[in-house]
Amino acid sequence: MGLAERKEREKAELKEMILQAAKKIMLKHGQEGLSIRKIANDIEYSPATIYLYFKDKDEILHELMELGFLKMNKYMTAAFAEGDAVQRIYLIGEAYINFGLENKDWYDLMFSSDKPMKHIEKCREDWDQGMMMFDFLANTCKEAIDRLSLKSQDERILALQLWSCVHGLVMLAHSERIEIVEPNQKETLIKKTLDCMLVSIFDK
Amino acid sequence: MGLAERKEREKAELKEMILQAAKKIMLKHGQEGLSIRKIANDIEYSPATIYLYFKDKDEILHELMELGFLKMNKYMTAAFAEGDAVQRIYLIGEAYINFGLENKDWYDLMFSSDKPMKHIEKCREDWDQGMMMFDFLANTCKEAIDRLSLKSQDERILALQLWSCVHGLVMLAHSERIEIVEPNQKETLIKKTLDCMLVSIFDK
DNA sequence: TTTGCATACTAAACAGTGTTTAGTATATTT
DNA sequence: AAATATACTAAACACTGTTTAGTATGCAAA
Repeated sequence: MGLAERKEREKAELKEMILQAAKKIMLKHGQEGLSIRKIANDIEYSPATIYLYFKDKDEILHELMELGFLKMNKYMTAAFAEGDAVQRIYLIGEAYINFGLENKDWYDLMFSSDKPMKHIEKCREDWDQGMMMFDFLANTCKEAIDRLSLKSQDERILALQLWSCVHGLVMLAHSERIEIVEPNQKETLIKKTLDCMLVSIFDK
Repeated sequence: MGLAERKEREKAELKEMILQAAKKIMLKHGQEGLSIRKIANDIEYSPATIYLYFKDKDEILHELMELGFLKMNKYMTAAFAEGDAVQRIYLIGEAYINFGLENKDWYDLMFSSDKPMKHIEKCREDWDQGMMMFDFLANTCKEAIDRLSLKSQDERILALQLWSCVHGLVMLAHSERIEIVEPNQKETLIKKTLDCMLVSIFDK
């Protein structure tokens, strides 16, 4: 019965080819420049073939999004290993911002675009990996609240506060709005601002 | 010489018609659903005519963006009138978030989409109204820093910190990512988080 | 009044987009 | 060998922004 298995493997291989082509095109031409027809052209199949492997474009974007989380995890390794909760929050913040700044297209897919999320709606799946990330942050916040006996009781509110701060910073950087604060100082501004955020919460 | 004037007035009127149609369509079908052809259809002219009044679609989005700032100013009236700097920051924060939550499409145009900004690049204009808003916030921050003698010396960093916080919160709400913290609690979560943000900075 | 010209506008085309349908080869099973 | 299932695609549909070439209309000078 090796035949059915071979067929299945070949199906999986073409699916993977589509995904790899999509990734390549997105990294070269951005999320806006990614089209079904470009993918089809790249893998030398017709556009209609893509739809035998993916329901629609949103599903492709959703699978790319999941690859993005794998990439982000690599930025987080130092943070995951840190024992001290407060120090861990600092490391998470830095890693999050570094990832966001260095991987605009991945970041937008994971945290900004609503297209991969539309696929979730259609399929009633969850935003698994994002949820895991948030829970990890919230747990770290709980540790920090206990250790520093902070006024803030709710660790999920504190986690949302931290997330909003860094998300806002990354988004302003991406959309070039940060340039108006001080031109050509993006990197420095972001580092300073992140520091102020964390200090104002933990280092009073 | 009333003729030339009448002609000019008629040109301005059609330009305004285009803009009003664009606004109407954007509010009904969102920014994604706004197309040159829909505008043309609405005002009963051909799509090509639009290009006699606007360079491209980005210029239309840019002019809509400026209308958005007028709308936002209405939310800010109470904040503008407030005498106390710290209280003013609280009011600005609330107004900003209310505007953002109640006017997703306007907000995206003003603070997230890069399309109206592309027009700025092409024309070497500035992001005037956004800049004015930021300066107003920064000036208020300077007052607050002086009055509370806060550690934070740089009012523009503090302003960026505040802006990032509320911008991040609004963007997470728009992209439904906030749902994962606690489903169907969006409004409450945002209010609580905004409060924590401001308290952690000013009320230590 | 007639000619000439600028203005205002548009039909149609170009080059894209996501997606669907109907049909064709190829390979497997009966 | 015939029937069937699989894998794939050409072509179409309904859109998108934008450009080009051409057509009326109205005004001004001859």
